[in-house]
Amino acid sequence: MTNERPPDRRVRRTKQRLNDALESLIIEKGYDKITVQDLIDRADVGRSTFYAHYETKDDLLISWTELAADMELHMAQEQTDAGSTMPSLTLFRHLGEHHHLYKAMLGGRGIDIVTEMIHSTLLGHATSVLERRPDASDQTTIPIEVRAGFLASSLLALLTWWLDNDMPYPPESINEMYQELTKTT
Amino acid sequence: MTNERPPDRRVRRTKQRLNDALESLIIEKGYDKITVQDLIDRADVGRSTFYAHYETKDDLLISWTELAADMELHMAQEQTDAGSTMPSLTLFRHLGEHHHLYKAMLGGRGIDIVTEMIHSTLLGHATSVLERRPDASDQTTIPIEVRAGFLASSLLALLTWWLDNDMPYPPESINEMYQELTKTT
DNA sequence: TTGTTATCAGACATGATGTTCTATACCAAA
DNA sequence: TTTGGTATAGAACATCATGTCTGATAACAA
Repeated sequence: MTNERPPDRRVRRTKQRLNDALESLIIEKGYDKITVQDLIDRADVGRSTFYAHYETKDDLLISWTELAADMELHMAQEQTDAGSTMPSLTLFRHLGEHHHLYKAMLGGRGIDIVTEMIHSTLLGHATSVLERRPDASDQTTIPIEVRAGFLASSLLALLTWWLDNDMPYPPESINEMYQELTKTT
Repeated sequence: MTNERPPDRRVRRTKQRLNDALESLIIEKGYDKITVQDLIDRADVGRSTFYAHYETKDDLLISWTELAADMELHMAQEQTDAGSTMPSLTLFRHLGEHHHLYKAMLGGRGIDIVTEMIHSTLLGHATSVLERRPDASDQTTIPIEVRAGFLASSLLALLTWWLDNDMPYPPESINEMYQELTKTT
C-alpha cells in the first residue's frame, strides 16, 4: 500500500546530480576521501538540500548502489544454469566492461559497503545452488555453509585481483582458472 | 649505521600506554570509530605528546601491528613444511587463541590496513612455496601468481568467516576443510 | 494563475584535528 | 647528588567538516 507518487522533477535532478558527483568522485579520489562538502560542490547543490534527501554519505552510496550494482548482479544470476555453479563468466565480463568503477569499488582501496553487498549476493547465490543439488555429499563432508562461503569468497577475491592487476587475462581465461581451482566444490 | 639508542623510559611508558589504549579501544568500539581524543583520554596522555610520536591514528596502528601481528605470523611460517602448503593449522590455532582481538581486526567491521598486511604475508608465503616446488605444471596451466593469490585469499576468507561465526568448529576441523577445498592447488 | 514545495544562501553550534607555546617533571650521565 | 637535556602536561589556537535551522526565492503540479 505504499502510495508511490512520482517524485518532483527538481528532486530527480538533485538526486541525479548527487549520484553523478558520487560516481565521478569515487573514481577520482576513492570513496573514503570524499566529504559531503566535495559532493555538494561537485553536484552544485545546497548544503541543506543534501541533508533533505540523505542523512550521511553512506546513505547516498547505498541508495545509489541499489540501483546500479544490485540490478546488474541479478542479471548475472540468469545465466547460472549453464553448467557451472557460479555466474562467474558473466561477472568477469560485466566487471571488465565497467572496470574503472569496479576497480575503485573493489580494489586495494575499495568500499567496504559495496564489497559486502556483492559478497552477500554471491553467497546467497552459492548457497541456493548448493542446496538444490543432486547431493554430492558422498564425496565430501564439508558443510554447505562452508562450501558456499568458500565459493563466494574465492570468486570475489579473484575478481578483485583481476581488476587490481588491470585484467591481465581475458574474461574467458580467468573464468576457466576459477572453475579449475574450485572444481573440488 | 642507524645509531640505535635505547629510548627514554618516559617514551617507553607513553608508547606502551598508547598501544594498550589502542588495543582495548579496538576491541571495544572498532578501529574506525576511534578518535585521537579517545586514545589520549584512555592512555591519559597529553595531546601534544601523542603528536610528538605519531602523525596520525594509522601511524600508531602500523607501528603497533609491526610488533604484534607480524611477529606472530613469522612464527607460523616455521611450521609450514609439515606436509601442507600453507601454515593454516598454526594460524587457526593462533587466531583462535586471540579471537577477541583478531575478530575485531578481520571480521565484518575490520581494519583494512591489518587485513592487507596479513594478506600480503600469506601471499608472499604461498608464492615462495609454490615457486620452490617439484613442479606440478603437468597437472595445471594456471600461473603461480593466480594460484598463490587463490590460496592466500581463500585462507584469509575462511579465517575471517571462522572468527565472525564464533569458531563453530575446532581449529583442526576447519583446517581439514581448507585443505580439502584447496587440494586442487 | 495559485498553492505547494524544493532549493538556496547563510548563519550557527559542535566536535575533531593538528600546531604551538611555556612551565614542569623526569631522566641519564657525570 | 647535582646538572644539563628532554619528554610531558596543559592550554590556547586556527582550521575544517558536520549537521541543523532560518527565511527568501524559484520551480513545480494542478
